[in-house]
Amino acid sequence: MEEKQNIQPIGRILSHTGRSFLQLLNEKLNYLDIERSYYALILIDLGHGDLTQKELACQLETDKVSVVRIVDYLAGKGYVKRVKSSVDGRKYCLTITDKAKEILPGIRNSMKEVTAVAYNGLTELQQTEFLSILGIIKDNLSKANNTGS
Amino acid sequence: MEEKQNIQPIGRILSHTGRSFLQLLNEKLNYLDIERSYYALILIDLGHGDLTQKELACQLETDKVSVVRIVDYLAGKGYVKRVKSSVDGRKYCLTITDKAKEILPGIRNSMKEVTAVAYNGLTELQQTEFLSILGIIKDNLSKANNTGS
DNA sequence: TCAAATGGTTTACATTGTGAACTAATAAAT
DNA sequence: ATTTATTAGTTCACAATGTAAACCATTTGA
Repeated sequence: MEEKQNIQPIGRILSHTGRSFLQLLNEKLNYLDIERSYYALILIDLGHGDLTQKELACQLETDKVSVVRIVDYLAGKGYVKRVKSSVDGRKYCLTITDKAKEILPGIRNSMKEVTAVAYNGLTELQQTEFLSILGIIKDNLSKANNTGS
Repeated sequence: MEEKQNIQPIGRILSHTGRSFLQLLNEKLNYLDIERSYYALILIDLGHGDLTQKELACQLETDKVSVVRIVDYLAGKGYVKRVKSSVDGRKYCLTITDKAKEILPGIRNSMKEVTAVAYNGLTELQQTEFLSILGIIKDNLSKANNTGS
């Protein structure tokens, strides 16, 4: 009886694991009045008031429509402000509010915690090796997706 | 000038890479008249006509509502049939149609190809090491999610 | 025999990805 | 200088997906 070997598609595992990560992060941060776009907030903070939505889209590897939604969401909750650029009237520079400054340490901290949970039982070497390979796989796939001729 | 280190949240990378994988698979298989649920089809095939929707949900690590949608989709395209179990009238045993048998080799083949693309430049050892660590991380996170006290 | 549990379906809602059409502002071309 | 093309951002629309609740039919078990 020939038994077919089950090819576990790595795409599913990656997506599923990533979602688990974000879910756990969400649980840790459920004391906040936002329940997503944490990383966007961090990137805006790192932009020091000079980050445009276009650049944010690039850093988040997403499209501009999603960024509009994210910024609308964060701005609606009072964590981000759109400031019209004085240099280029089309651009908005994203800035963090004081309210956001208060919660950012907690967000960074929870991210570290969840990362620690994920890496539980792994050596430093394994962690860096894993990240390195993951980066290679990511590049391989995104290259293949763009060269989709 | 204190420069904050950017914590790349691994959850995002995992999700994004997983999505890239599935997108590429989709491109390879765009000659088919289905554009998702390939892995479900493989699992149903491996079930040899004995797989219920409940079990499929378990194997796909998803909920029963999603499985209803998946089976509706595959059945609507003529790849899967629901056969009422003679033993338990509540259950449906999922079976593959002849049409599905024709396309399964192509699906398995494309999965192998995309996996090869993803692993490009990595040694066998790196690949197995990666999968092993990914499994550990996945377990760590799902354990933490269930024990969400 | 009646209550509880199970497999599956349906409905509903929010999030997310994607594409197209659009406005306003800037850059480029003649 | 005036027209044309790009660019940044917004809006609309649609499909896929996750999640939760209510529901039916069947089976289990007290």
